[in-house]
Amino acid sequence: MLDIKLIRENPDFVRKGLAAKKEKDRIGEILTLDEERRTLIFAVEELKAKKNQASAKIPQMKKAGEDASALLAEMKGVSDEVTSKDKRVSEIEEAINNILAYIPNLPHESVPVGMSAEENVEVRRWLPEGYKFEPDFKPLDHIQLGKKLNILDFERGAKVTGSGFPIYKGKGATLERALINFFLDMHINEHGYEEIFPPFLVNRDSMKGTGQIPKMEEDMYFIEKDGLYPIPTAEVPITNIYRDEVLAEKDLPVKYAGYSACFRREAGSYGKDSKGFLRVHQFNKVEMVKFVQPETSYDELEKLVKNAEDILQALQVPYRILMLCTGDLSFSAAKCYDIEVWSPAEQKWLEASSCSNFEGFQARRANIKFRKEENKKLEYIHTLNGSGLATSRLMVSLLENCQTPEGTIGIPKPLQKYTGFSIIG
RNA sequence: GGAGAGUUGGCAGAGUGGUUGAAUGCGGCGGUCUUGAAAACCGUUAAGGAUGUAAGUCCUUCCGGGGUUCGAAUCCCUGACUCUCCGCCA
Repeated sequence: MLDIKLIRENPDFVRKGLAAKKEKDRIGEILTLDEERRTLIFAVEELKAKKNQASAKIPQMKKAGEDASALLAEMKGVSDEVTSKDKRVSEIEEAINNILAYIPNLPHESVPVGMSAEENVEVRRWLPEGYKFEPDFKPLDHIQLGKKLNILDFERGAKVTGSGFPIYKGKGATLERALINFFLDMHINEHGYEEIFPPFLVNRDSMKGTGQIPKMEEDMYFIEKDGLYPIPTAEVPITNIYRDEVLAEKDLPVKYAGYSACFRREAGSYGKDSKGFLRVHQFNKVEMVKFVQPETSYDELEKLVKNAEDILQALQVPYRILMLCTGDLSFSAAKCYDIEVWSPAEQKWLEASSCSNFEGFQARRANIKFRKEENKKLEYIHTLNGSGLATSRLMVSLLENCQTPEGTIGIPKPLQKYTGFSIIG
């Protein structure tokens, strides 16, 4: 949610930011409604003041034995007017909020302006020593490997549930579990995060708080009977931990890391990169979430990306970091880095992590504040989050990169104590 | 699933129709005292909104929504959540 005051006072600045995000301009509409709202509030508050004065006077008159019936009758009329004007005010406010709820965050000034993913900027890349993008032998892709080694079963997953619900089997299941534990241990023991195991279903307020709803509603699963949403990422429950709360500045930054299964309908994206793990409806992810002071949020974003990179380096997985351009930024993000891992079989980069600074956008939606030490005032907090990491696409890269010419998989050293084996096949 | 109790300020807790934004205690902040600290004492202590350069003035808010009334923390309806007992259950 953007700050209505910012829109009121700096409409052109807001327009410019939204245009860079390819957003249609509804600022004029908001300004008109906002003007109407304030006029109305001025009138209704005058009436309410009158009413309050009468409410104080009536018992006095009664005590003094005077006749208050004329005043009573007058107030009846005032009351009715207040009711109808109040109703109109809340209608206008609802209209404003309805528009505001669909308006995305403004991009940070450091974000390159661009129309689409084509214009994202590669910031850096990291490759294991002596890494070759084209291996000496013809690599099998992750689906072939999964089948050959009997560790992944996409077909039966589709039978049991539907397409995009993979089954991990035997050492594949163990590897998946090992990855999750490895990620969590690293964030907790080395990066200073506190572990959270969140609920996998959340209510509507939580989905609104982090910005998935209303705009991305179509991409969310929904359990109608209970009004609950299976989470698309642990970002939702973890960020909403502090919804409608005030944190103490001395406790910041608050850093949480948590595993969750993630559920996404991926509506409208059928047929696009949909084979195997490339696009699934359920996957596993460890998410890092931070609550920080506004002044520090961009430093914290850089650290967040490094925390994710540490994992890939430990696993010797080739990756690159992209700074998303304005046109590719997600709804709530002010700035975002994607981390993409290399798939030798696909011969392309696959998104495995997304690290974003939301500034106060989610905090305003979710009403998360902190109290400044300095002047004891309340201020909206800045929230950030990043995958560290999602296993599915990483699994593609990992299996393909760790395969031997014989078609077996060598488990990276740091993972072995989690898997209990060093080779699959 | 059945029956009952509850939800008030940072916390604890009073308050059942009339200047109650709300007693009291604790905590927080400022001060007096003290070499310093503690204790004691005094004062202070919400958020959001409208308006204004500002000081200020006004409005709203006692879990959410609706209603009764000139007037609601207080009465009625409804929803959410919490707790207790019973049933079921990994």
